[in-house]
Amino acid sequence: MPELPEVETIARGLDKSVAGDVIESVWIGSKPQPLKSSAKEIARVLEGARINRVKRVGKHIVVDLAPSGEWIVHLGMTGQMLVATPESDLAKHTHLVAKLSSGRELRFIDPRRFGRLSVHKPESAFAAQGGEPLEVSEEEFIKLFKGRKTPIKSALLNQKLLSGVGNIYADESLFRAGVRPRRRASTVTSEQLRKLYKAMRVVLEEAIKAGGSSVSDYVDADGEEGFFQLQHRVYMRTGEPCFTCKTPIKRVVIAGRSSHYCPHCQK
DNA sequence: AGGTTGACCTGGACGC
DNA sequence: TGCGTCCAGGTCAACC
Repeated sequence: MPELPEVETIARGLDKSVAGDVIESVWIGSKPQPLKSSAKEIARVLEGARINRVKRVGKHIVVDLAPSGEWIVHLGMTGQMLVATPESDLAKHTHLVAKLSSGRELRFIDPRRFGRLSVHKPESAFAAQGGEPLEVSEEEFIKLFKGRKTPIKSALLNQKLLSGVGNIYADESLFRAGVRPRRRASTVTSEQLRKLYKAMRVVLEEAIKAGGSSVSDYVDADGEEGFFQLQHRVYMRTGEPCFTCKTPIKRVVIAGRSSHYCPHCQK
């Protein structure tokens, strides 16, 4: 599922291949749409616009348009943004196709329809979002969890605190920091939080290097899979031996999300 | 007000 | 084979 490293990989790929291109026309599917803005509004903003740049904010892909405007894509769980040739088959669950002046197409595909598309004025979209996990300082990071009764895992997933960490990278960061996911955030010592801060940065950076984790439907803008799933130490390894101590990995549900941890290595 | 839960979705895995 | 059931999880509304 697309979290920060996957979205970063896709945004970089899109920026490389479509920056400078112009959207000539837009087709939007007729089924109940994963849209936040109306189809009309999206088409109005996209058609005729030049793509300045594609970047990532939290788990969102932001397409900077000229003369003005932003097209924001959230991939949900199963969303894909693909650059394709017009003759390649249209995948089932394709919700939007943008024809580019270079002759290629930018396609948004999302089987589960948890994704969301919207258009905004420049720089207006992300007021309520938390900080970027790879940009906040250690002090800011530690402050986020002060006095919170919620499990540390839930706090990591809260996009208003930090935007970009999802279920995979929360579990992997907590394992590397040696902290159990159910620990209340306020009871995690500052020493452990410092460890968690470093672990989160290492995990996210390694995952970006590996092109993300391909579980479920994730592929990058060119349709290529990532490799970080091969480096997961706890995520989806329920019952398998911990790589460090051989204790079977446990799965528990926290805030409705499955959470994986080693009962021996994580306290 | 902060924390928690369920609904939204489809496809794939599994049991009988 | 086919049917039913469960599970995956990001986000948001509704609830406590």
